[in-house]
Amino acid sequence: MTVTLADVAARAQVSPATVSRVLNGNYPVAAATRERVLKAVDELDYVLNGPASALAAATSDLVGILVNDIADPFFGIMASAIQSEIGGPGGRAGGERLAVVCNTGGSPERELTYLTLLQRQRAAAVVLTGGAVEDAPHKAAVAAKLRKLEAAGTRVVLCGRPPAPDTGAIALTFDNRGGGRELTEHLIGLGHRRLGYIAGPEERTTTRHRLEGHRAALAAHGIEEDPRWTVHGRYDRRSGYEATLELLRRDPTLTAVVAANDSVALGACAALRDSGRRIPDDVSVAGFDDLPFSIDAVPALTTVRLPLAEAGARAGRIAMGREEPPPGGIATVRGELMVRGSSGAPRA
Amino acid sequence: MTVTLADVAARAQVSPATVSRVLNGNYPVAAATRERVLKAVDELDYVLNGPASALAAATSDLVGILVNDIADPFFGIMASAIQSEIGGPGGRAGGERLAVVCNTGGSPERELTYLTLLQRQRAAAVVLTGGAVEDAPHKAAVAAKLRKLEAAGTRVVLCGRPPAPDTGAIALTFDNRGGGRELTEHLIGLGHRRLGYIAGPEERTTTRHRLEGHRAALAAHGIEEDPRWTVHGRYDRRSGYEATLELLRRDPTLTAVVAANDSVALGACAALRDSGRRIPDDVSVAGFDDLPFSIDAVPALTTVRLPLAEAGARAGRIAMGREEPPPGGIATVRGELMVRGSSGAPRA
DNA sequence: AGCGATGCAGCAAGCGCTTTCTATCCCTGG
DNA sequence: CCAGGGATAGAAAGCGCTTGCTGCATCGCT
Repeated sequence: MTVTLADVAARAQVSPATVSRVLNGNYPVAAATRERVLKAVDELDYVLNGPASALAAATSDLVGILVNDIADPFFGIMASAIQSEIGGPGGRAGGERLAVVCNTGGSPERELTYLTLLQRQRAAAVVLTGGAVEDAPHKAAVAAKLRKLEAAGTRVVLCGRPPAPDTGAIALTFDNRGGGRELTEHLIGLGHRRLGYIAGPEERTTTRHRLEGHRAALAAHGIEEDPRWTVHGRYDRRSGYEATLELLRRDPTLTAVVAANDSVALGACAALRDSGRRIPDDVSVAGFDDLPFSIDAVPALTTVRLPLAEAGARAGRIAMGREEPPPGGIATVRGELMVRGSSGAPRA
Repeated sequence: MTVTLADVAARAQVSPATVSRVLNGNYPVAAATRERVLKAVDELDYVLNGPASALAAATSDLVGILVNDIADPFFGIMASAIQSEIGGPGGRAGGERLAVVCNTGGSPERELTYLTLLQRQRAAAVVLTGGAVEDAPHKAAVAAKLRKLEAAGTRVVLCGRPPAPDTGAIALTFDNRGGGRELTEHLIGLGHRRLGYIAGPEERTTTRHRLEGHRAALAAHGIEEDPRWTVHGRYDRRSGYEATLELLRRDPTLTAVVAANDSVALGACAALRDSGRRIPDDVSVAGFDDLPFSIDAVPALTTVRLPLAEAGARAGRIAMGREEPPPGGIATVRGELMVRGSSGAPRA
């Protein structure tokens, strides 16, 4: 029914071995023979059986990319960049690899299950993006899984994720702490003294690091933080809207709101507008990530640009072994403060 | 080195066949035996070899999702919904399937190559999202590929994509024409007579259908379209910005700009603002899709809401055989006009 | 008590490919 | 003119799993 290697071999009047070699191109085959084989492949419309080939060769051409939320451009941009380097069809790379992105939805269990699924497929490489969950058992489980993947020859790269100690995983980490600090220092520099902070989910490393940066800035400038000024939420717009309302309720005199990311910041802007406040005249707003839409907010969002595409591309190249991993297997990727219209001096 | 089924069998003191059956759970195995096997699996930390299993069973648990641009929330939202229904870990479905999204970048070749890759992996199902390219040879090539996939037992579903004649592919098509028409009629109803249109890439079905709807509305109201009023571009913000400037240059008296999608509309808004025009006082703007950020534009974007998540979920269920395909294999999904602040009556 | 059902486990034959090892063939140099 | 050697092609042994079929108890029934 389906065409097999043997069929091609028969038609080309060669042995299956020869066909395999032509297809894999890693063994000398006479030009004439190759031609004949290729012709047969074409005529029969032969498609290699991936599983069979993976089984026999003990390797597959699958590369997994794990993301927390595929509907979020933050991950979409990274995934896209990674994928373009992985090869996939039309990519820069030579061999045709199937770069697949897996959506964990931020759930630790799904993350683990996907890792197992990838392990099961004997993936050639795996790239994990985004912050990790700070749950000790889960962290250990992931680390164990990563070690197993590596043992099986799968290359593991973390992109925008803290290093995983005791594993050979290469880590490209975002400097969330530094970015958060710089951002808040910018606001303090403008004269703000009462700053609300809308943090992400408590258990995520990204959340913690950004918040730490924020607090470091406050501390460095002798501003004592009021516990009411911090609210935790999710990394989405809705959450930003609600959190801002809550913040305003707790302390209506805030002059700035720092958000966990740009989506949250947009929600914050909406909430501020809806409550009759002007940005930045009454309240300044700042985001994080600098996603494409941030510049379209009115006023445009002050934020920290993360080189998502660059980092993703680099992670992809490392995963493919086309770029040297950074010394020590860890590199920190810094963000860049983008000062735009949403931040200004507080009213005198 | 790696643990195999046989190792597990040995440890559990049963035959490999029994282990396989326990793992697949489709054959009666005594409870005690099953326990023993499961225990061995656990102790040895056994992970099934996907390729081997796929080879032997002649099916795999891979499901492919093709998207044009993974960094675009339009696709991200659909992919996310599809994936949640496909199962994947934690999904609604029972069996654990590896739902993978492949980024074609809008390139016909990559689309074809991914399809081949998926065929090579003997994917269980494939979902193609987004508009198709209107190139006859390519269309034929895709159709042929789809037929082959189907012949190999892969279920094929199109989501937000026109039907593929002569294939058994189930199609969930967006009513782009109807939505476009409704949108423009809304603007005409407000009193607009000179409307610019920023279309997407010329070769895409989505582009054509939306534009046709727009023109149908104009025609229905006896408005003769000026060729200068239509500009083609890409489906991104940048393109919207540039196209708007071009439109304004060609005819500074336009009172409304209809964009191919929301991102383009955002770019249009920016261009209008930068050229000193107010929205909607001087010029009304409308988008398409109603992506999450549209409501955050200032003023909020008038647009056509496409039920991306619902359609994706349905496509996913159909792909998994958990929902009856629509009669005739084709269903049209309608959009809903969302009138918001970016559209208003033109100045008298 | 005897016999067909029934339930559960094992045997063994592949699934389609890769790859090592071996067999040719033809060319070159002595 | 023949041995040696490089260049190709083929034979065959798996890779790790699934599954149809067989085997053998045990069970219920007459």
